Amino acid sequence: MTAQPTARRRNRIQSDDVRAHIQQVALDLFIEEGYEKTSLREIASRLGVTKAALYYYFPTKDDIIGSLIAERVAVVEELLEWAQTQPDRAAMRIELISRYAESLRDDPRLAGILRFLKRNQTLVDTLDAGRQLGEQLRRLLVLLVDPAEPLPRQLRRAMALYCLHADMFPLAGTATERHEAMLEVALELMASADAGDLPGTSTHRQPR
Amino acid sequence: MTAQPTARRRNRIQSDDVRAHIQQVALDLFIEEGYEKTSLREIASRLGVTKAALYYYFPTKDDIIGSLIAERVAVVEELLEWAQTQPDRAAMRIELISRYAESLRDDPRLAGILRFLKRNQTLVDTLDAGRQLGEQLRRLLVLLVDPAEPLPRQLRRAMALYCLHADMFPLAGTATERHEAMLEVALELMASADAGDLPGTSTHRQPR
DNA sequence: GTCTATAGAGGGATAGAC
DNA sequence: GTCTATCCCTCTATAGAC
Repeated sequence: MTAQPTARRRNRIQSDDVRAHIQQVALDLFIEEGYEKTSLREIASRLGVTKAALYYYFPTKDDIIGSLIAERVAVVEELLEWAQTQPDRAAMRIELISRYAESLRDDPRLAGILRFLKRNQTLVDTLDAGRQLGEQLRRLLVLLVDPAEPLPRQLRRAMALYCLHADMFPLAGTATERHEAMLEVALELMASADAGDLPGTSTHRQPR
Repeated sequence: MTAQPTARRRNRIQSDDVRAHIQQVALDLFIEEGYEKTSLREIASRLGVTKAALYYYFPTKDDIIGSLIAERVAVVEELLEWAQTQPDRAAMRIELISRYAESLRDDPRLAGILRFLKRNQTLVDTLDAGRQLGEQLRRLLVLLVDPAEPLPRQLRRAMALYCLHADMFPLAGTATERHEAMLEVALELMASADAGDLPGTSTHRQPR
């Protein structure tokens, strides 16, 4: 599409493209049929090559999915580092939810990865990158949840985070509308966890 | 422990026990290592038999996990049938959440099955019983969610159902306390979806 | 009911030509 | 970079003795 500066640079770009293409096709198949049931032969076949060719780009099958997870790990790491520099914890929590939602919304490739992660957690736990991501989610929860709070409030905060991952059930609306709804409900859950009384148990509100 | 009436009856009871024992050991391994990575040889070894013995109790590997899922399908089916006979839809929704929570709380074996289901959804979709369970969850959502409502309210109701499945993150407290917290947050989400205004956007409440 | 032995298929990964 | 050919392994499932 665009002009290629030099042959050497073009090869590098093509190589990255091929890598990304393999990742995408493999991910689609992993989601459709499951990771173990998808063979390298099948991935290669859909790409129009043989499975031996895949080994030029990825040393093992695990590295194909592992490399995708690692990209997400890098994004979440940035978020965590930002959060740890914030002095006002209450404000940070709210902003953290918003930023996390943003990070989910902005990368169109991410939806597939998240779907895979949710549907193959046992496998993910066997991968280095997967365990890193699990550890990051635990750190996120530690930042959001105060262990001294009553259990229902802790649960509200945890559900706020989970809510942002919730575009996998068949909700109507455009992707943007769904994301707005998810963020709205997540922020409501956080506000409800902050509130002094619980909705439905009293008619007045004391916004802390 | 208890006396066995007759030899014939004892054999029958033992056979059921063995079946249940196989299911339990297999489920534990499936959760620990994943379904595909767990071989029948490994299950048999932990049971102290050879894998050929397992084929006397289950015709295939899929039937081991399938039979566990089928038990859950029967419970949810009862719930759905009850819900469909209720005239007052708003009251039914609240009661449905409570009854669903109850059904999760009452069966101690269920926690493991649910954990497996959540962590292996792609596999579950390839099993007959798994697809039935997926269809039932969709029917549950249809009963809970009104497609004419604004998206955020639909999402709150869906999250109420999901909240009841949420005892997989590391929350403190006893199992009973966690269940109480889950039900409380779920009912709050339903109430919030029913309310005329949204918490945080206004200071008065109009309980519909 | 449980065993031994094995069939039969398919997988990930590698060697080496081109 | 991509191919063909192949190694080596593990798995599910079955046959048939006890």
